[in-house]
Amino acid sequence: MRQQRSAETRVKILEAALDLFRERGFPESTMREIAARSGVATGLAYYYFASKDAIVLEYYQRALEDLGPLLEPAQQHKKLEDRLNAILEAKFQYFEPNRRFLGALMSNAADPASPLSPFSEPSRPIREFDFAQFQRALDETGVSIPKDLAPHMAKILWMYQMGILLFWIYDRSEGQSRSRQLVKRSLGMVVLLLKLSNLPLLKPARKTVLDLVGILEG
Amino acid sequence: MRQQRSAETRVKILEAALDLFRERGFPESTMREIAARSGVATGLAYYYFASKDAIVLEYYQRALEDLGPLLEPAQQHKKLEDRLNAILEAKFQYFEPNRRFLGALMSNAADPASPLSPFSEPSRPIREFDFAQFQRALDETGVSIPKDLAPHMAKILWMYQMGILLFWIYDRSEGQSRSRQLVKRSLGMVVLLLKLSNLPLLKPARKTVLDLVGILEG
DNA sequence: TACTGTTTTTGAACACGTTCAACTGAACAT
DNA sequence: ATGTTCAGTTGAACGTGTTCAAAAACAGTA
Repeated sequence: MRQQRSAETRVKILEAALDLFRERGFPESTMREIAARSGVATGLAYYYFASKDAIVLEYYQRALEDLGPLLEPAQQHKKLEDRLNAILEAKFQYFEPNRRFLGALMSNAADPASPLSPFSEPSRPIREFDFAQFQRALDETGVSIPKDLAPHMAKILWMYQMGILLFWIYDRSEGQSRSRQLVKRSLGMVVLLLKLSNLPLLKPARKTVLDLVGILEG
Repeated sequence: MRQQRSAETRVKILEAALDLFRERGFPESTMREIAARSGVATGLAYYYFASKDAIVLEYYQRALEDLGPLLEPAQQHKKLEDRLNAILEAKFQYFEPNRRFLGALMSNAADPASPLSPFSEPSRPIREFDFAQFQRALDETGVSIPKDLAPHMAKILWMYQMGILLFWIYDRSEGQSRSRQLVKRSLGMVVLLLKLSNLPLLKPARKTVLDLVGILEG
């Protein structure tokens, strides 16, 4: 009974926060307002969430879980390009109502020491959950990938996705049409490169890319 | 005389700030401390600088100006690859003492609406000042660039540089050796691609890249 | 010198994210 | 029933970046 009530309070705060973020934007929403709208004291928000940022992080985590089933139709396409396109489109649509405040997740995106960064240790579970979608797309479409590249390919696609999402978040064009164009133009290239990478002639190039990935990961 | 004193106060505050940033780091330094160390009241720092961030931005601006002459030796190399390498190396060395707090400039790097972002309107002069170095390197090394690509090439190299600097800023390896490795491995590839781009066979690929650049710029 | 207008300087005040010592009350033990 | 415990909850307080009305210093003019 105790846990029940506690869990309810938690989501009450979470949802009040997300409502406010959607209405006013992330920086414009204060913790005091969030608490007030949830009918609790300011401090209680901090009992349930480590920080204001952590609320967004938790939203993002839950969102990815929700997204699992929603991506099922996307994962039915036979061609890798179509799958990736469908995955990206599904994410665009799912996140659209909250696009504005998702930028909060990118505030310190580049700093791997910041807990909010997609590359940080705390967000590892979320990240790996997301990897799995791309791994599955690669496995099930049966594209042939050189042995040396194979273990890193899902990660590379994930990075590509993060770049696209980053652009999408700050995309001011009507209906984020520019992001769609970006996907249209770049996705073909990514898949083409992946196919070309099988050519024996390109082994040295592959080696270079692998070295780069190695350095970037540390 | 009035202006003289005023200008002196300004640099007094700027230097006290930079000292503190170097000693304690950017987030750990408070505006009150900066003012105290400069021997002025808290509010005065805001008379001269719009915000705490703006102090870093001003430092970066002045730094790029200082850097002009320092890049002269780098701009003597005959081969493009050597020049770019020397330019990057010079920046590494120049910024090294302040590497830690330059991350403040990247806090909202991705958001073009944030004044601090390298892509923002307020930082346009700084950015274009920086472009010029790359344009010069391209011009003076006489690499042949396809007509359609030529107007964008300096910008593309600048973006490459920003990526490298971003990595360098957060590079925790001893003496930022990993950043050096990254340059070593990636620079050759960049220059190779630039040379390959002249092949008539690759005209469609070039078209795609140009489309991408167009979309990214808006 | 005294008056006027402008630039510089002050420090208190504001709103924010966050912390914390104290309080409440339901669950359980005696 | 009474006492004990502790997750849940409170709101004042802290330190921060930033703003602002007022004071002070200055330059020019009479």
